[in-house]
Amino acid sequence: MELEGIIGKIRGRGYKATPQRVAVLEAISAEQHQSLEGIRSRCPGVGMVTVYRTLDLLSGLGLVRRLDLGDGPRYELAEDHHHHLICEDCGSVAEFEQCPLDPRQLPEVGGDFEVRAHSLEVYGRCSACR
Amino acid sequence: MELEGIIGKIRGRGYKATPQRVAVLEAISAEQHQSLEGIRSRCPGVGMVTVYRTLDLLSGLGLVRRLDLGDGPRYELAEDHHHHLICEDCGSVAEFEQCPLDPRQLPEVGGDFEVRAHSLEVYGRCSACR
DNA sequence: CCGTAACTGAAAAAAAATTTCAATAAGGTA
DNA sequence: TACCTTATTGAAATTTTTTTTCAGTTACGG
Ligand SMILES: [Mn+2]
Ligand SMILES: [Mn+2]
Ligand SMILES: [Zn+2]
Ligand SMILES: [Zn+2]
Repeated sequence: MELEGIIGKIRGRGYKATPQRVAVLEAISAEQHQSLEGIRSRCPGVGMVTVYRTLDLLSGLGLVRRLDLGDGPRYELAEDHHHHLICEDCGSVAEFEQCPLDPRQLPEVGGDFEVRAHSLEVYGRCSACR
Repeated sequence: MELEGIIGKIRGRGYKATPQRVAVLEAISAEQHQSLEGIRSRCPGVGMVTVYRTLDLLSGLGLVRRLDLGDGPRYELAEDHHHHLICEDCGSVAEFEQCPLDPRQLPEVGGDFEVRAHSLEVYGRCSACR
């Protein structure tokens, strides 16, 4: 989704599309999986508190996803369902779309648990580090 | 693995099996997926710094695993490969052994990435919260 | 425009993690 | 067993990260 669409969703939910929020959104959309520091440095005019609050807001709206891959939180635009390849040597994060889960097994492992979502991270060494 | 085995591994790697380390280990083995606070309250005589350092040591040795499921780090004894069912309502964490990954697809999604491990978390609602 | 509720950000506070360093003690050696 | 060496501990200080407060500002519907 392009930025305009996301901004529309913010307004549609009754929140204001302030310049600070748009700036944070632009910072996030510049690169997936950024740390807070990375995002902050991309919108230097926005106060730290506002960055925190905007990340909370956008996460709550489901427009941004917070990732806990170790080494502190990272953020990404919540686009299509995908998973991550994480290099244990250099820390780089790559994405892949193909979901290697067997859809027949998922409800089965759940039992009486109602499955709503999942996240899968694959760890190893990237081609550059090999 | 029982505690004695783990303690043996600590010694085997050249580290001392101090009472503090054993106390932290006992605290962790009392319950999977505890927060730092939970672990600390189970070994009140051990200083905070030592708890942090012991968790680092045991994680580095692969005897304990740190989990980032949101809401701060949690720790578990690194037993057999398993995954987690996380209730979005009450926050409870359950385990399941059966790995629903299709083993044929995993190397494929990697491409020239060398896959070494993976982690899978399933989110939803537990039976109690339904 | 105007009014108002939502929003911002500086400052302070709280929470979480790390560093420092003098004192202690585990475990090997004789 | 007694001793020695080096790893380990923990109180205190420091740093880093996140949250709270609150007075001033602003987006935006009417
Ligand atoms: Mn991603
Ligand atoms: Mn577990
Ligand atoms: Zn790499
Ligand atoms: Zn539940």
